[in-house]
Amino acid sequence: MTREPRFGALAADARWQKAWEAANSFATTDSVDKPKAYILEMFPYPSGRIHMGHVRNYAMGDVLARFKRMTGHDVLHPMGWDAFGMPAENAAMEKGVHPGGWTRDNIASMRGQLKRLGLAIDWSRELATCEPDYYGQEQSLFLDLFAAGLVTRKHSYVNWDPVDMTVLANEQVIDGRGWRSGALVEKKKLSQWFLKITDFAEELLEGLGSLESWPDKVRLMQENWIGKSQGLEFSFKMAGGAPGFAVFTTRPDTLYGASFAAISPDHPLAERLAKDSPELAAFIAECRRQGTSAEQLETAEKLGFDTGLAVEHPLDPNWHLPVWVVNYVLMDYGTGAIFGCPAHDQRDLDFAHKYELPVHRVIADGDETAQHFTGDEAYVGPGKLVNSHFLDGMTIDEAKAAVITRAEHEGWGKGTTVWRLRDWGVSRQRYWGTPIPFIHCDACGLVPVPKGQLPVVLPDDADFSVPGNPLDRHPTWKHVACPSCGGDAVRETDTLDTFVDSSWYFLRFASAPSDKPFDPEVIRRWLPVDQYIGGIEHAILHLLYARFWTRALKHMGMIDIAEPFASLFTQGMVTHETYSRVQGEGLPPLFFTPDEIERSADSATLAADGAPVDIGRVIKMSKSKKNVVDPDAILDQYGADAARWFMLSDSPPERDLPWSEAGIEGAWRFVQRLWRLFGDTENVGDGGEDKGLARKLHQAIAGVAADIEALGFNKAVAKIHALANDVEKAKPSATRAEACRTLILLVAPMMPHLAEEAWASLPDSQRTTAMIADAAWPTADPVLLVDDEVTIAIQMAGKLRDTMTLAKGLDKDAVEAAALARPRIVELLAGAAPKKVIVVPDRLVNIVP
RNA sequence: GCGGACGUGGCGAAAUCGGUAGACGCAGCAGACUUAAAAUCUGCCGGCCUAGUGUCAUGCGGGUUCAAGUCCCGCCGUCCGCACCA
Repeated sequence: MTREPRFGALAADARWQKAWEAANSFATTDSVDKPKAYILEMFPYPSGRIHMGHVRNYAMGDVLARFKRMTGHDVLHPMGWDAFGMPAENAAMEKGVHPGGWTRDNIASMRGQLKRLGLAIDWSRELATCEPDYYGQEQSLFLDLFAAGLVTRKHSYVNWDPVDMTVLANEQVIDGRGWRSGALVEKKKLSQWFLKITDFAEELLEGLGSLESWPDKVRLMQENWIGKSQGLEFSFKMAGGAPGFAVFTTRPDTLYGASFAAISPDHPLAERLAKDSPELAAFIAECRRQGTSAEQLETAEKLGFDTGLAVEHPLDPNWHLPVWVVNYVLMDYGTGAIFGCPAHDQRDLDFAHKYELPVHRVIADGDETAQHFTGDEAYVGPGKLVNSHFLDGMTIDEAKAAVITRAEHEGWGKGTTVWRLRDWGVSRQRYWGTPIPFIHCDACGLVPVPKGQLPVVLPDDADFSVPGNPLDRHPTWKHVACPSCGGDAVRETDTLDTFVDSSWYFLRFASAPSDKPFDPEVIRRWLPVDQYIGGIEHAILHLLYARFWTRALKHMGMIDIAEPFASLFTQGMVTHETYSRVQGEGLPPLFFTPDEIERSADSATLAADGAPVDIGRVIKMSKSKKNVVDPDAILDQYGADAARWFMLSDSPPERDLPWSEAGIEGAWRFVQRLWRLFGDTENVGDGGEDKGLARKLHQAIAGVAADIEALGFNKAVAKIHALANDVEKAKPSATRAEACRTLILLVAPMMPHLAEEAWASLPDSQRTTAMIADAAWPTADPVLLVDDEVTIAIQMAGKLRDTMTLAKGLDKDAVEAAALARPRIVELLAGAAPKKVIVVPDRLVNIVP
């Protein structure tokens, strides 16, 4: 093959992508003598086009997958599509297309884009969650969960959009209005399907401790989300002794500081009382209208309604506390009721001040023991109990224990754990999702669809012309015979939350039999995922749901592992500066795309009119700010390797990566520089060795490998750059030619097309395999990893004064003597004997004069 | 409010265990090659001064240590998560 002076990236990309496909290079080998490596990046939603975030995510996973192949692993590196969800239905409503057609078209074009990146993916395992062979197996698993008692139906309040006639997730409610319709969202009580994730709260919390290769940040976020609180649950009796209601507190020690009892506006007692009290009903309605956004809560006033009822204090039946309905008590945490202790809880104090309720101090830190607590700030610090009868003098912890013991002994309460985590509501009143496989029969009640009748397939002929759930108003789909009695019955028309689809796809990638969700034997070989890579935005929901699902399957005996992802990496976003111009008073600024701009070193102008634009902050690429760079255009111009290289360069992978035109050009120049260097693989000069270069080469082999293993791609890139600099500067020698050849292997995980092209131009005698995709990572010679000479710093009083080069491994006395003999040191000491000399072998000498 | 992370040149960063701060890249400057441009190559590239193997410098102020970007305490700033969670 004649060698082109410049690397033709586009032709090479296409050539090698075809060659890998023809050779089926990235299929798993299922060879038992190789260690397995399951490398997975979070699968994409098929929105239509890939964006730079995808390029970065998949470039990272790909480097790891290719590196693992080179180091002798059997690698599973699959790709699929998180294909159900609202955007497809919105497209159907807006453009009149079918969600399925829209989604499958998007998958086809995004698959083409991803293939252009040259990813080492086993495409034979591709799956899309919107296909019946996937969601049918999901329905089967859902029935298994139901049989195991992990699925329930509950009435619960949901955000209801009265215009679109659908339930909205909390994130879809903006300032109390539906994000699409703009209609005021109502709280509506609906019967919904739930997965009992709370059954696993303790396990999911405990399990975080075993996830040593997860970022601490993610573990902490999950820990807070699960939110374990320990305390006392007890029942108030109504004054007079009638049964009252239960409350939960984490501060049973402050019970003698109580001055009222409070229940949530959604509490059954409040609802019952409201039937006879229009004023209370109006108050409750007002509370439900209250917004839940951060700013609204910040400024929201504590509001209450005095029911006129009273309860007995559990430690003193003659002490009666008024019962209020208050807006800051949530029905879905604890028992939906509290006792108010104003002196030691800020919210209760605000409330007590507003409604002039007593404020008793029961915790004192020092002399402040007066019963009447003053000031606007509740005391929540440490201290001893005061004004609290049998608790006086105890620490907070002692008093908590004492109250719980007494409550349990006297039978009016018990120590309890309460979780912030709620059961997972999975019902969606939507078409484009997995149908929930149940049938409602008037005679038999709720009947699971028999597994033999799965999958319950979505009808193709749904109508999207009006809002609401197309499944519910479909003329025939929901009408079926009851599997139990054969009578007329209707299908469940809710579909599953798409987070269910992504809770087990990593199992299906490993094993996808047609007659069951997966084969446990195959799962045993491949799971857990060795390295999972994705965005931090999934830190809680997706990653918690997938952990729950995995534990549920283990609980049911279907798999052996408890945790799906052994190691997790959350990569940063791809960002870009923004370009805008003020349009005038009260108008939002006008944004421009990067291709409309001419950018110089310190300013930017609009190409169309040559006038300057404002350069804004470097932020996440988003359509609204128009700071998006299209991967296709970059691939057309620079090829896959330059794009991949840039994605891996400079910024640590967990941090945001600022995209810049100059940056991608720098990557492109380096691709060409390597190409020229790879033309020197036969140039041995006089055939001699270059000991210094050999050291640098072998240190790079080991260093780059360690960096890739640790996902420090920016550091691996820097080491390759440094080696390339050294090789370029070195005189031709056998070592230099070897270094050029080895460099091809070192860049192969990151720039696979360039590497293949260079590999192909080597003579057969210099290649171990036909394609570099099958080649092994070079071996670093341990002898060459250590230098035989070291540069030792000489400090005086901690300041660098001199350096010297000595043989490695000299003992302390020799190093000290050498340092003290240096002319500069002799001069600086001026004859005085040093007070102290510290020697760190092979590193430095610090002389204290 | 609670919890967490981060703060190093013009920019992205490195410094893995407390041991020579700024590797590597981007931008910039000077030069070579060229009719010219591109490409390529060489050198410089934190501040200050008396120009030295001088001095100051890792957000600010303290501390520990022979030695601190790294450890401790207190501030300031930025970003992220959660949030009337009893």
